Amino acid sequence: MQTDDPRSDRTPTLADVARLASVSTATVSRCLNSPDRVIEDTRNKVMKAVRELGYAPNFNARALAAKRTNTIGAIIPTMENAIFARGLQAFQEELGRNGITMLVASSSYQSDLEEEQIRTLVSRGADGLLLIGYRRDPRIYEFLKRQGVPVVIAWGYDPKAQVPTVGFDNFAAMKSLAGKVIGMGHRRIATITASTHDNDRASERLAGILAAMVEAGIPETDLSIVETTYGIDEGGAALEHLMTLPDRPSVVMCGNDVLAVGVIAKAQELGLNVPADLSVTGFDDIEIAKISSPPLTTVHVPHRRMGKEAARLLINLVGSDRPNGKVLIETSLQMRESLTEYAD
Amino acid sequence: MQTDDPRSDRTPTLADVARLASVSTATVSRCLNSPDRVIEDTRNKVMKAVRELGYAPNFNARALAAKRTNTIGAIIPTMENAIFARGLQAFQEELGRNGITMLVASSSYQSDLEEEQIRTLVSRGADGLLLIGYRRDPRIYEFLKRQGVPVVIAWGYDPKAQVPTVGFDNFAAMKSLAGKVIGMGHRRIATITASTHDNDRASERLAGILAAMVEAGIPETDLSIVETTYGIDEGGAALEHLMTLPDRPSVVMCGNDVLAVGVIAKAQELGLNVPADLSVTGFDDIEIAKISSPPLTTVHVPHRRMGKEAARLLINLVGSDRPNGKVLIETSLQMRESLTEYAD
DNA sequence: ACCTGCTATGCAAGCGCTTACATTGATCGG
DNA sequence: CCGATCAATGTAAGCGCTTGCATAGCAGGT
Repeated sequence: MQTDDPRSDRTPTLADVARLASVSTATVSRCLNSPDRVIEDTRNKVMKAVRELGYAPNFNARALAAKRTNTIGAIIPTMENAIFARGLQAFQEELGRNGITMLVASSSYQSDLEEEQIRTLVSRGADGLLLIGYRRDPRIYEFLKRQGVPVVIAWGYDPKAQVPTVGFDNFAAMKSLAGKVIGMGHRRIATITASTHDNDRASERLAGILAAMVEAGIPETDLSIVETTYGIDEGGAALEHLMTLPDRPSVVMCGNDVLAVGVIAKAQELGLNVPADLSVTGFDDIEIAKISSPPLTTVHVPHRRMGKEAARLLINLVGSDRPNGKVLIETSLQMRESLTEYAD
Repeated sequence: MQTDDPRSDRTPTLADVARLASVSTATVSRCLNSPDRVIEDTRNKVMKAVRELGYAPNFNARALAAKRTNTIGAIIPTMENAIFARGLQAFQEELGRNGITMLVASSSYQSDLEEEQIRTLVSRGADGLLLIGYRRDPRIYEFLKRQGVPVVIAWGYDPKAQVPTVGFDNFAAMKSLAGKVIGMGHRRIATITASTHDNDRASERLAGILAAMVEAGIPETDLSIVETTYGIDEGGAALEHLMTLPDRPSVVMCGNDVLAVGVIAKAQELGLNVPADLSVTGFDDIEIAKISSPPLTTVHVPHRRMGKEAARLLINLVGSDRPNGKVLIETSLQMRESLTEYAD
């Protein structure tokens, strides 16, 4: 024996609300989406029914019918450390101000996983996507173009790339820091970096160091390079390795602040004084850079501004078919005590 | 003039694939969802068509028709610091192993925002939800029950609560640490905590300190309490305030490691030696606790294990209508150099 | 040769919404 | 007082899938 009692355990639908308010489903829908297209009396009646039933619209049905979701997706390499947190927060805030929801996924720095996440987010109906760094299989960009999903790239900047971008020049920033390091007399330089294989930020930062060395007449081969994954402990381990080398570095330039902080901790553990025995630099200027002891010399990246700009660009891109848009974010050197003049 | 060319710019649908493979949409659907229910020849034909068209299923349509999403949602108070990152990562990994996607939202420690996020995730069809802490408007639990969406609470543990939980005893953990602090001779104790209003973890930790004091015969009123928001700088600011007090504390027990690290940095800035002039403790044992200098005495929480157990419980709950399930995670004291005997 | 019991596939009815279009009834100028 | 205009609402056709049920074809037992 079936019952049509709307108070059954089935979760209420638009039709239930419509029935209870004695209007059509179209009217209920309009009440919810464009209230001003419905006269006040009716609206009140409908809203009462909504409350009475505890009705909540089914997002999937809505997305299916309306072909947009007011949702944009963001895929970041990791949530485990703070590198992306602040920028993403700002990104989300700006989206929120525009009534858009953010969906995050993290790819663990694996490009195949990232590709999967992209497909997932697209098939979930994301109206747009935020991705980190521009280097990825061109088929992905084609796929996104086919699907009509706009993308914005952040954290990197390739003037040649044909994709909307809000980022900074990793190469120039690191080159500038390296120039400073060299200017302070350091010659035995080491770097600890993330895998440069499919991480454009890492490889450009590395290239920046090399460029500064070449400019100063130091042979490229003098740079000791350790590739590892981002993480405090990984930074420490990398330093231990460097310290077994015949020609110990006087400075370690790290690919990011997380590694750098790990290096400082490990150096102290090994009885080295930072910066007297070993200078250390980072990249990003996240919170721990300031509170590390000694405080970390690093490249300051205005993450919040970047996140906000990225959101704006993406919002403009959705709907419009403007082909492009590029914002270059300026970075700056943040000199603190972890880097000092080289004293022989 | 319309065209039926499937290579039009419209993104391909199941029907396009079916047409190209000369089968019905039902068969295509089966190929994708239960390949073994379709004979190999047909399957190959279909898969070829899928590739040829670059077909990707529409998640919303699928969710609408199938009434499940293989998605679970997690709402955490913040992504800005590392407190939840590790646990969430483990949670996600375990879900991934079971073919389930995680959706995250962050509530910025605001219960109204959290409520909104809950509704959002539910209306998006999340099959289950992970929430942090148990204290919230009972209407929310009712709503979730009505919608038939199972919930697991993590990071907190209320033996009386009727909700599935995977958490630890914040009260007991902090009481134990406070007992240790008192045992080391400290009497002028201060605490810096998150707002205890609708944060059960914070208020239980605070209660733990008070209980230990009472047990040791120290009047509760001797505890200086500063409420602030979680953040490194906020910790520092809170310490500055404490230091203006007539009776300066000999130890600051912080509600979490982030605050504690901020306190240590600020103390050093103020010319205080930690721990000689001021002892500091944290809570969580996240990465920075270990690399802070001095390293931080704190409560170790096995976040990864908690995340994994939470995922398992949630997976079991989805589908089954088992009413409950509770896992208590054990914490331990992690003694490091930031806490030392009180020397008058 | 016929029936039974499979298995592989097709048919078609929704899932819960949005929205183009149709309908209705009021308002108003002439 | 009539038709044009317009605002408010209703009608119903999808959106792109899944899935219960119907069908067809085939192997094997009798």
